[in-house]
Amino acid sequence: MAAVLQVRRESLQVLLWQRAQEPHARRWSLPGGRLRDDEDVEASIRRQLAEKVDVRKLAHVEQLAVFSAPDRVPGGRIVASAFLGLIPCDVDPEVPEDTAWYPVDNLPDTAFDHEAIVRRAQGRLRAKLSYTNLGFALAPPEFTISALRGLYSAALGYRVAATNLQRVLSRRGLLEPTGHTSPPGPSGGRPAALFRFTGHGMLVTDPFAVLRPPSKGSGVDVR
Amino acid sequence: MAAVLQVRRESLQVLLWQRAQEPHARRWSLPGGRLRDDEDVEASIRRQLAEKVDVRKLAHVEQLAVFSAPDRVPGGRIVASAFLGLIPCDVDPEVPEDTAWYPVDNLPDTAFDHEAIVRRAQGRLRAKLSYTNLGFALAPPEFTISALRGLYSAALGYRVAATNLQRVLSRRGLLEPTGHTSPPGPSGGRPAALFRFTGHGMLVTDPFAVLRPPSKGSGVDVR
DNA sequence: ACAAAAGTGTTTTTAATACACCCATGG
DNA sequence: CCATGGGTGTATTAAAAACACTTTTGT
Repeated sequence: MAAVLQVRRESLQVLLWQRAQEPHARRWSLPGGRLRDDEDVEASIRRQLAEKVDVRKLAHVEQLAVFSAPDRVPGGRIVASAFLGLIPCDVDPEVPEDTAWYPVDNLPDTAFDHEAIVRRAQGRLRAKLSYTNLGFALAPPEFTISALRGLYSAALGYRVAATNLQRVLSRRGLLEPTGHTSPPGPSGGRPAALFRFTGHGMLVTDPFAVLRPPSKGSGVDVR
Repeated sequence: MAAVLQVRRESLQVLLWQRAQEPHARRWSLPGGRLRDDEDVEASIRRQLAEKVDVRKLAHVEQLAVFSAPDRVPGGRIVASAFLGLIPCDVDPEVPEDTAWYPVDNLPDTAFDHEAIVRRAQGRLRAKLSYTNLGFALAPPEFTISALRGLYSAALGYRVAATNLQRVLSRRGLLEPTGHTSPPGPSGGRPAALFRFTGHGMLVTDPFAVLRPPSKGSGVDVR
């Protein structure tokens, strides 16, 4: 079970497919499937997703939690390992007929406990945008600061100031200018500088919100 | 599979039991067992743990991650859902013969991938001590600030200043004085005031390390 | 009185948000 | 030349770390 998220048309959306069979026929569910004996859960979810989207487009995949209530699926208990997947906003992967993107804030009738899984994915993304470099997984290879602001705003659900976003990410060394610029729109304006993320692969940049270790002293000893 | 942690004698320790049978006989492993059809994974781990410790002593239990590498256990793949459990430092639960507490920084020869699970548990605890009220799960019902400092220091692995700890937790409304005091030790000193945590049950107190929503404006609208 | 531990008041540091203003381009 | 975004510089705010100093006890 994976909640694959992407910022599309200014809103955070999730990839759902419509069930054909009972139980919960015609309701929308997260892509997933059974685990094989020769793969771990992450390999499995990547294999399942390969049927829906080009998995090379997935910029980030991580575990969320196990959902295991005995009655979560009617007729025999199924344990689901839930994942979060992220796709950069510049790609529009081909998806099969029976799948569609839905805004996470306006979900259709969902199957089983899949709405809870989407909420979990959304919460995880929100949190990690604050203390990791996970923005790289939402953004295209090159972007303007205001485009990045749009991505963060959509994912976080509140307006982010472009100037502060740039400074926070720059201070952490996550952003670097490409040297290129983007031409202004039809109504004019100064051309925007293009940036890229300095690294791919998730990195925790702000591990201790508080109770940070003392700055003086070697820091190796305890107590 | 659960890493049950407790601060014992100034160090963060984990409860391990020594395997009698092959594979990995005589190596130390985390308590756990098979999931039944009528329970979810948390109910299951609590049932498994009941065989080792009085589960009423567990102040907090949470999921860590699924460990599912096909070869993690020799002879047939076993998927493990790993948990973190916390026991307040004032209780010394009875444990069976074949189990023992070990400092997480000085583990014995461990079975399977259990060392990785302990590392994960340690990391999770460290992180959550910073941005949640999880300290309540390590502390006794009443404690002095310096006792609490000892707990945080042991769990975090670096020295925490008592005065700053008190101020951080107080500002967040997590601490309240009980009105009682603790008598000083044999060498004298001012008697220490006793405190308690205001709430039990985990609470996130510092959700946005950075990129916090704008303080002005209602905060409900996007972009 | 003095040592020891607890607790308070104050300063310093850090890192974010807020805001005013300057810049570059298209019409 | 002015409207429209982009970008920079500076002030403000917030919260934690660091440290000096006072308080309360036992011996």
